[in-house]
Amino acid sequence: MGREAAATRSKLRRGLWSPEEDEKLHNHIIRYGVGCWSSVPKLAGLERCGKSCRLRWINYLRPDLKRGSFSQQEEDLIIDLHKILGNRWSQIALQLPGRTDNEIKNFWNSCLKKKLRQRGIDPSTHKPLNDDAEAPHDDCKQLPDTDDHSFPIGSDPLAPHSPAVSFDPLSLTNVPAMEGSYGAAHSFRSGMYNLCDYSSSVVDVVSDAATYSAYTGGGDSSSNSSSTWTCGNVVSGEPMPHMDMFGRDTEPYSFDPTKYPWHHDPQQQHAAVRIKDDVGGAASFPIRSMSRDLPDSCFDLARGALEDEFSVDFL
DNA sequence: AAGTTAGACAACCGCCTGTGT
DNA sequence: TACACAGGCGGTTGTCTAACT
Repeated sequence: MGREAAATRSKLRRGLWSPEEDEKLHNHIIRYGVGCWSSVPKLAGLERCGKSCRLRWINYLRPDLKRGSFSQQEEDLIIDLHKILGNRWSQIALQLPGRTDNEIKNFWNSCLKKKLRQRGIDPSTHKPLNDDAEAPHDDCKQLPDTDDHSFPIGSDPLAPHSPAVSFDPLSLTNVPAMEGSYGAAHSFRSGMYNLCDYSSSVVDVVSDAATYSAYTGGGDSSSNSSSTWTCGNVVSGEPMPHMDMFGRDTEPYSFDPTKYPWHHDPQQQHAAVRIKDDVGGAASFPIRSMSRDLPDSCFDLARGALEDEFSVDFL
């Protein structure tokens, strides 16, 4: 049994997160950044294990999350990437801005598998269903029969005008910086479309021995999840005074639930929030969680709040 | 209206790897 | 080298809702 698992057997809370817990975690990370996850629960005043906090941040609270339903482009890209990478969800997620590995994995298991079967394609092998003579059925853990696992980005249907450069999906450092059709200049990701940049060009953090350094980018396999962009003194527990997550001077950040529509009702479930739609109208949606029931436009609120807060343009 | 089922999503579990001592 | 620890990952389970009977 793992340590964290053992910990969860004790008094630590489990199950769904409450809005209050979200607020605590959110405020803590905005103030101090992500350092040592195992210390986050204590510092944030949460009765959760560090792993649980990490997952919650990665899959739910991160400001760069896209949420909403998958577009046709994203769907096609996932299928193409799965054909190449198999069930390497974290690698696949690197190529989809604002999407988490968990989200993609769930989408694949609940939806895309079925769609492929309906098209007569084996989701494990990406071959026709009746063409299974020699196909392994290890649910796509195999890689192409080649020594180098490269594929041309130029062949990517989502980057039709990109130069055909070689990209090694198994390498975390071979990351060509490109502005593909999926590019997002200020998106918080790194990957083959130059989607994330926590690097020094974005983060300007005071560096000293007791302060976590800025994320240097490039080599973190979890760059979509828990990159250590920080702006606080986690060791002492003191926030860097008047410094936001981008290292710029600002007033101390506080969690404002009104900027996060999924927090409008403390009961969270069965709540409804009135949101603007894409054409300036408004509609009410029941809220169960941030990701359920809400169209992309809903998340523009949170995103917009962050843009206001940090003067960053999300695309 | 109540019970059942299926789908979607959130969260947990256990294993693996990297790092520091 | 061995060990402990933290973090990452993929698989799996749990929970909730909507649709259906």
